[in-house]
Amino acid sequence: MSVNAGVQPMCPGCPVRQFGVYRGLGTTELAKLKHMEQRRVVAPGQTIIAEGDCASFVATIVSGVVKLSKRLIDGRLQIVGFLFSCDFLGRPFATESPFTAEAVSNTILHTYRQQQFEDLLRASPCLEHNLYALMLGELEAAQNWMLLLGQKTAREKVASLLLLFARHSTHDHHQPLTSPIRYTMPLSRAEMADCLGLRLETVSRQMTHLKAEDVIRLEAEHVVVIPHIDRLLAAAETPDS
Amino acid sequence: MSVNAGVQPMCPGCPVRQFGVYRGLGTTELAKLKHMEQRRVVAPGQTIIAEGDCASFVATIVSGVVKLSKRLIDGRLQIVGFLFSCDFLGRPFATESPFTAEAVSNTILHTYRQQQFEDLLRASPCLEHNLYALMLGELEAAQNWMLLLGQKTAREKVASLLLLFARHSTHDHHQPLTSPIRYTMPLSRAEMADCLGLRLETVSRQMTHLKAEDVIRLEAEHVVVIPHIDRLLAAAETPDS
DNA sequence: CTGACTGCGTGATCCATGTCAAAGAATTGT
DNA sequence: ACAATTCTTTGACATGGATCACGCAGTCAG
Repeated sequence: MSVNAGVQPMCPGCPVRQFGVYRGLGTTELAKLKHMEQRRVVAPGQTIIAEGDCASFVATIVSGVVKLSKRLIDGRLQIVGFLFSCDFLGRPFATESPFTAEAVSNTILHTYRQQQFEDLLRASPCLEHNLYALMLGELEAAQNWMLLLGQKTAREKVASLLLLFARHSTHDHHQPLTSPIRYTMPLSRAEMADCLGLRLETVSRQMTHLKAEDVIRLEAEHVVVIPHIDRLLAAAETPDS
Repeated sequence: MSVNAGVQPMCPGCPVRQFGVYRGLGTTELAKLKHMEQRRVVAPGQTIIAEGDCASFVATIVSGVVKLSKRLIDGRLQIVGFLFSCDFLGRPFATESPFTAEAVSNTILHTYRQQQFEDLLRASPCLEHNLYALMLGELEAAQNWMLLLGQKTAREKVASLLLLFARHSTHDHHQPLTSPIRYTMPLSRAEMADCLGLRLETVSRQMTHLKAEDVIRLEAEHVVVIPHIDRLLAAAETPDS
């Protein structure tokens, strides 16, 4: 709180305001955003926007985890990304949503009507720059995920996913992780399967193997402990992420 | 040529100048870019920039096809994207290249020193907007590709890839395709495998199947004919792309 | 407390794709 | 024209992960 004082008088106690799309904005721009803003709370499992829907709003994730997914015509589903606190949901200047966005855990959003947000975007190069930077991150994550989907084995995939959530459990998810780590893994086995291109039985078996080798421990349903981060890193065969 | 006259006096006969990152730029900005620009010709198989290299330049693809790839530490390779005419190569404000970029066919680039390009970007909201729009397209393509990698069968993957190149053989690759189509598929079997997460033997077999069912015909090495586009669309099980 | 439901684990089997091997085609250099 | 090389096709076989089937907790409604 005290670190925010002065920096962000608009919304004291709201940590998101200095990051993501808001980073470095002037007081006027922040005031405009604040004025346009609608707070929205979404329960786990609820759909925020569906694939093909008219894109009428955009949002910042204040807290919680959101999954983005796409389907083939016959129904096969692939999770194509996750959004965490400070991430941005929506595609300004696009007309329909290319994916379904669904809350994984209890999620709080700052939403903006897309039209209004686009107007502000046209007037604020800094805002557009932030959006660009966020997309750069998303694109890099997407490309890493393609490497995972195309090349990794089931074991490596599961380890990589556990690592991804371990990384996002810390505040700066770019700094190297130090073990032991304890965090909550909000996904069900089925959701893990949907984002790894595997079946849930396979995910379940790989989890059992990783437990047996003491790469991970499960303290409770959805509470993962990583005793030695290097063992998990090795299992994930990870090049960068 | 005549359609370009007046619109783009800087570089008559150079079709790229109205599209991609250049779209809608003012004469001053175009002049600055033109002044900074270095033309570069790259032969098939040559590396333009390697994964992890310091990002010292960015570029527009004038003509040709470029593949982007990433590796796991043990060497497994995945192609994570293709760039065609008017596409943009590079990540302004990033410090190192997250992928290897390699020419598939003979390729002509307009290159810019990254530093200089970033300076111009800071001064030109329109340029940044164009870059944002291009990344939006890349991100959507990446997400479609994740769907392919995670969910599609070998047959569907190969059909989808053939479709992607068919689409890019026309000038506006968003308009619906009308059969019959004849185009050149610049990738080798190994490259096709690298981007589909398959082995080249599997790709070869699927190609043989598609030929046998007359979904495609091979007029010559690398010259594909699609007699009925709907058969290929059906084989690709394609939701959007 | 009880039955229905949902999520998870695990065993048995199957099959799509990987792996290994070898033999054409096409391409290149001399 | 002829090796030498690279790319492609095809065959035989192996296997990782899918599929099917079932049992076991935990949770929730009545």
